Amino acid sequence: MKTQENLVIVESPAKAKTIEKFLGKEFTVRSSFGHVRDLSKKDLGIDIAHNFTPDYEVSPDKKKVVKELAQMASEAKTVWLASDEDREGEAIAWHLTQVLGLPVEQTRRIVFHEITKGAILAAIEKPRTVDMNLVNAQQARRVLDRLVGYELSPVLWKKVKPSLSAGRVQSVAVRLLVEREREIMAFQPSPYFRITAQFYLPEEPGKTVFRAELDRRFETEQEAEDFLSRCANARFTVIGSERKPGERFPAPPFTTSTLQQEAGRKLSMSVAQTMSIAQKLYEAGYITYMRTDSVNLSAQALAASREEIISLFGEEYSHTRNYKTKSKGAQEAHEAIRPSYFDRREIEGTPAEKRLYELIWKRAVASQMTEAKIDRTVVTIGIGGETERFVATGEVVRFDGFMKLYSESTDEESEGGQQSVLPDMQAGDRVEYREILATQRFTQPPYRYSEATLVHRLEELGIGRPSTYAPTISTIINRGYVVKQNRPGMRRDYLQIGLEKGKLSRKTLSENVGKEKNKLSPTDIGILVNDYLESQFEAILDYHFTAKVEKEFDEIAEGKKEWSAMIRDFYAKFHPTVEHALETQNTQARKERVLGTDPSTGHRVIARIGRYGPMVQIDGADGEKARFASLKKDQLIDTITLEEALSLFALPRTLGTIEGKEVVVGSGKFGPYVRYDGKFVSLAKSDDPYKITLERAEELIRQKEQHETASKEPVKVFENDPDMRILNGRYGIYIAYKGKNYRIPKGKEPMSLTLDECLDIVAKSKK
DNA sequence: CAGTGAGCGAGCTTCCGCTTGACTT
Repeated sequence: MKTQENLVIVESPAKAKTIEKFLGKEFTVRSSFGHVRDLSKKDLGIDIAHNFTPDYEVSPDKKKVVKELAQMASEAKTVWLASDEDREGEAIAWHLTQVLGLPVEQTRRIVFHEITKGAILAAIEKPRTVDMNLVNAQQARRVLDRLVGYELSPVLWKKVKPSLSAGRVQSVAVRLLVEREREIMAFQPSPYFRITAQFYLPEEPGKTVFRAELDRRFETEQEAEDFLSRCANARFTVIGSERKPGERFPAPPFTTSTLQQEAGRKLSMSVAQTMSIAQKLYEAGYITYMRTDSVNLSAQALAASREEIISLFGEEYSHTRNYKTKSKGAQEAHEAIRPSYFDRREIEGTPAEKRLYELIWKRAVASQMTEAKIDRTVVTIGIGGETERFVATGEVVRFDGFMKLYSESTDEESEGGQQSVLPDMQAGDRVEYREILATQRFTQPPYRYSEATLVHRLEELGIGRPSTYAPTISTIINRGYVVKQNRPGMRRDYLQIGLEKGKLSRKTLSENVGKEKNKLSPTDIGILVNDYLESQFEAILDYHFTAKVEKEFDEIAEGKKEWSAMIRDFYAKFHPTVEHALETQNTQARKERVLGTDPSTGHRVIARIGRYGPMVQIDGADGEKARFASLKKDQLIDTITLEEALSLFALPRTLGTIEGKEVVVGSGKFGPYVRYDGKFVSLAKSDDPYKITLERAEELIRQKEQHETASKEPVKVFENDPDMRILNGRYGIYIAYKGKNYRIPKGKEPMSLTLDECLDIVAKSKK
């Protein structure tokens, strides 16, 4: 193969492919697949005694790439390092010079923020050298994170339990969830009465009914009722009618964080799902890079979107805008997430890919459209001699602008905020009510975070980066600090007092409250670890810790500070807190909550974390063993009641016997079950383990037995080797051989497999 | 992988940020 003159190295292979097309034949473009070196993994990887010298090694999964790049670099005349223009990208460039042994005179550092031909050709014209100040800022970031993570985690192994973890980002994420949960625990809903009315103008021919709300809420039922009584014969007059022209502006195009939020709200995708689908779209060339904190669009993109808008909606809908990034610590190495080609409204792909693409397309296009013009009318209505007023608001869209295409959704749906068109009214006009309602409402507890709202909050605090939002959520879930759960909610009664034709009436209605889907909440372990970390390492758990160190990283990047000096100062304060935590006796992080006494034995009932997780315990009499039961997954040590704890001991219970064998009902890891003859049968959703009868249990057992004999029947056996069987299981047809199961490779017809073929499959999968 | 909850000790766990596959019982 002929040696190329120029080797360009970028971070992403998809980017390499695109860029290669823009550059001439003299350029070969390859990718490093992100970072190629990292701190040694087996130990701390930092020589603290010698100025915190990092011990870097080529990451195991990058050995191959580095070897290939080294080969190509040695043959090239010039190597162009085109990693991203931010701290991490600069470090990647520097690590490449180190592992590839690139001399300065052979190396050019170039940067561009957008993947357009113009931007890349311009970058080639203006090469520079690697910026060591920026590299040093990255080294400081890397070393600090390693020191924090690798010193705090072992403290948890000793004080709480093995394999736990702590870090600058994940520990603060957990803290946010714990504090929110505490707010919810402490919240007491307080009732109030909201007054709404339906009015009409007796003089207006259509007698159009419109809604209005009183400018005051009442605390008690009595006050609300008294007010309605006074309304019965009151005279209602328009006091004022004001029309204000208003505007509504489109949202900026997506960043990683806003894409995750909108895909969560509009398409019910998890942040991990969103990212993996976006990755597919990126690799297919449909969208620009999906890990970005920038809302900026290239000049080329602005022009292309303008053209598309004009052709779809007309000139009056086009309004070119440039958005400014608000989020803290944004590095803006890429464009906002946008379609690569604005004239591609639809793509090929899975339904999820199509939907996500459509969302990205609409958001990006809408961001370049005219603002909507909306007239807002506010009418105030006076009530006889009362001081309170009714207020009616109406909205008329004079020009829809970007709303023709896209409107951003919100996390919390506002109550009763429905706006409508109001009839024409002048001050002095008399209005009459059709109905006035006093509805009991309750103040609402704070919302639990969803994955996406947690990401949003972290971004506000400048904690974490677009590439780590999704992994951070996986980590705190995998460590058992946090669970993602649905909650069914509860029925709650509320009162409604009505006034119609001068007559009062009242009724009790019922609503479902607190229903939640896929919301995050901390576990007992999460709460315990958080409280311990907060008590011992306040500085790291501080919400502003990241912002503070980021400021210092910036100073290093500007050459105003030496990176190892910054780390030395940090470590001088940090390390003693670790030593202190390890040395302090009796601070084994644990908590125990006394719930009360067991009425049948008079012994103490407590909730605590045991070897296998959260549990409740009824103490035994002298010399007797205590009894134990695990908490269910929606129960917390902090909130479980004595009654709930005692009911955990009601299971397992024996229902009776069938053919002399015991039938036991219990509640296990996978939900309620019946155990009979050494086998477990899951209960149906409609079965209550506390109330299930022996008859019903037997029915379930027989069903399972029948199903098993049916599916255990081998699909195929071989006379020459009885060990080899082809079976039909839960996941389809598979091969069973000497106690192990094997998948049948794609494209093979299971029924026509020969014994030799089966043995071959078994042998191949051994590797 | 549906029961467990005592204690000892060896060996292991862990961070954040940049990027894709390789895995799929």
